[in-house]
Amino acid sequence: MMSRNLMEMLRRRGFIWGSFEIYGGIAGFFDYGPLGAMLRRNIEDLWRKYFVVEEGFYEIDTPLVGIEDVFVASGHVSEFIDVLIQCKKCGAVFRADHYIEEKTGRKVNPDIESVRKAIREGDIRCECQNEFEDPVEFNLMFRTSIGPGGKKTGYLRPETAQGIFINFQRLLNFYRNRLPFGVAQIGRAFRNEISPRQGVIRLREFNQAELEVFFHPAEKNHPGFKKVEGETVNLVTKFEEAMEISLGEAVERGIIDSPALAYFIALTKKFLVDSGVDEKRLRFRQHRDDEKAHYASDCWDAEALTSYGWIEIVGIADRTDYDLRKHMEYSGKDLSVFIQYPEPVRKIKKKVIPRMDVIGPEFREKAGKISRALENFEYGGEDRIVLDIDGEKIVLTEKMFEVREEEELITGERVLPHVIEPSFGIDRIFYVILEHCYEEDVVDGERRSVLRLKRRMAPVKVAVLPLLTKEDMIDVALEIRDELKKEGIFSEMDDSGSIGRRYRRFDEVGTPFCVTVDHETLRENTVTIRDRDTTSQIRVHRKDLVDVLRELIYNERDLMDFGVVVRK
RNA sequence: GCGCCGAUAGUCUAGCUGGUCAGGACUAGGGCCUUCCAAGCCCUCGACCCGGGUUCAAAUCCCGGUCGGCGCACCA
Repeated sequence: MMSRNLMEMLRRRGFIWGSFEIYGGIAGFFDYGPLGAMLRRNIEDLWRKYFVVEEGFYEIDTPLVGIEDVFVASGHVSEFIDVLIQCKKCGAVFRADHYIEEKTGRKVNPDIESVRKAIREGDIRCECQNEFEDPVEFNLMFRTSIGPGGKKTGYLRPETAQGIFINFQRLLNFYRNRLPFGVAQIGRAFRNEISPRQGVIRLREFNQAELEVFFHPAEKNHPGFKKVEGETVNLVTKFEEAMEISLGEAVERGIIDSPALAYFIALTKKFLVDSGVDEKRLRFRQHRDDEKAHYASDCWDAEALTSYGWIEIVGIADRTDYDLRKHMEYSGKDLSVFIQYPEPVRKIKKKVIPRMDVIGPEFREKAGKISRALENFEYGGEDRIVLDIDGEKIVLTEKMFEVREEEELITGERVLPHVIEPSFGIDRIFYVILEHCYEEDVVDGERRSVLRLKRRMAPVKVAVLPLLTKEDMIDVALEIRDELKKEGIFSEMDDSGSIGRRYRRFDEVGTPFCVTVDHETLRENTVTIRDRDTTSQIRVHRKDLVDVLRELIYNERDLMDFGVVVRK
C-alpha cells in the first residue's frame, strides 16, 4: 500500500494532476484527469442511486456564488471567521479566541476589537514571552463581487446545503406539503483554507454530495430503520469508546440519537462499501460535545483509515431547525410547515371580551391596543388582568371585561422541521477508494500493481485486445469494442506491445475484464475473457459476450459461472 | 503562517568541489518478431520548478517566490 507508488500511478495514468502545473501550481486545488473524472462520476452516480433514486428524494442544483444575505443568516459571515494572532518574534500563529480563553479562562468574541482589547488588558503574550502583532481577520469563504462597481458582495458557497435551505418553501410545495422529505445536491464548494496540505485531502475547492432530510421535529423515525437495525457497525462514541454494535441496540441504548440518524449511518456504510471502501478500515465516530457545532444535537462522521491516518469522509449531523430558523428570522418568510391533525381538536377556550364602553373613556388612545392584546390572552380565572402595553403596565378591573366560553376547532399546528444531513466529501471518498483498492501482488513470479475497483466503478470496463498485431485480429477487436460501446459498456482497444504488457496496463487502472481476440476467434468466433483479480480466463462465444460481460460487471457474478475455463 | 529538507523528460534518478551534445533506467510512440501475462531487437519523442543576482560561463553558488514532505500552528 505504498502511497507513493499509488500517487505516482494516479498522476502517470491520468487520474489526478496538480492544478495550474505549468505555472507552478498552487496548494489546495487539483484536476481530475480523464480516468479520474470518470471514476468520480461513477461514484456520484452510485450515490444518486442510493440517496436519490432509492430513497425517492430529488436532486437540485443551485448557484456556486451566493449573495451575502444567505451567509449572514447562516452564520458563515460571522462564524466562519478566524481571528489570528501572530508572535512578533517566533512567528507562531494562533487562533486568537482559543488562545485567549486557554490562557485567561475568559471567553472573548472572535472579532478584531475584542481580541485587541483582551490582549492589551490581559498583557497576553506568546508562549515564547514575546508580544503579538495586531490581530488579523481571516474568513474561510472566498469573497467576490457581483456585477460592475463591486457594490454587491458575493461569496463562493462553503457548503452546498444552503442552496437547499433557502429553497425550502418551493421544495415543500414540490413535495406537496408533507414531511418527511429529502433534497440532494451534488456540486462544488469552496473554503479558503489557511494552509491546505496532504495532497487531495484538504482542498480549497472540493466536491460535496449533500442530502438534507426534513423531519417533523417529534418524529425522527425512518420506515427503513426496521430493515437495518440488525446490522452492525464500528462506532467510536463521544466518550472515545470503540464498539462493534448493532444499530438497533445503539439506538435503544441512546448512543445514537434517533432511528433516522441510525438509518442514514446504515445507508452511508452500504454506499461506501459498495463503492469500494474497505469495511475493515471504516468506522463511525461521534463528535464530542465540545467539538460539535452548537446547532447539532448529534453528529457522526464516517472515517476511513488511510496512509494519512483516519480521515473524515462523511458527516451525518442532526442540524435540528437551526438553518430554517435563521433563514426565517433573516428573510422574514415563514418556513414552517402546517401539519394537519388526523382529527381536529375541539378546545373550549375562555375568551376575554373587553367592555369598550368602560375601557374607551378610561384609557383613551390606548384602548385599541388593549382590545387587540386581549384577543390572544390566556384567561386563567383571575379577577383583574394585567397587560403590558408598550412597556406600560395596564390593569383591567372586573368591570372592564366579560368572560365568554368559546369552542375553537384546531385542525393542526405549524412546526419548524428538523433536518438530518448526510454530507459526503466526494474527493476524499475518491481518494480512499483508490487507496483501499490499490494493491501490489505477484502473477507468474512477476510483481504487478492492480487496482481492485468494484467492477461498476471502473472507468474503463473492458479492454479488447488482439493477441497479435495482425490486421485480421485488430479488425475483429475493433468490431467487438464498438459493439460493447454501443451497449453502453465503456471499452478500449489496445494493440501495442506484448499481450502481457497490455494486461498489466489495464490491471493498473482497474479495468475488470480483458477480452482477447486470438486465432480461435477467427476460426470459431469465440473470445477469451480475463478477470483482473484472479487473471483466470474463460472462453465464450461472441454472441454471448455482451450478456456475459453485463452479468459480470453489473451483477458481480463469478467469471467461472460462464464459459469454458482456459486458465487457472 | 513558522522551522527543517527537497524540486532534473510521463515516472524514477546521475550530475550539483561552476566549464563536453545534461547521462541512465523504466514508460510512451513507430517498426521487426511473437499462439496469452511488463520477453527481445532497431528507431523516435522527451527534462534542469519560476523570477532575479554573482560570473567570461550557472542544473550546480546567492536571494525571493511556487510546489512537495515532515514537525508546530490552523482547519473539518
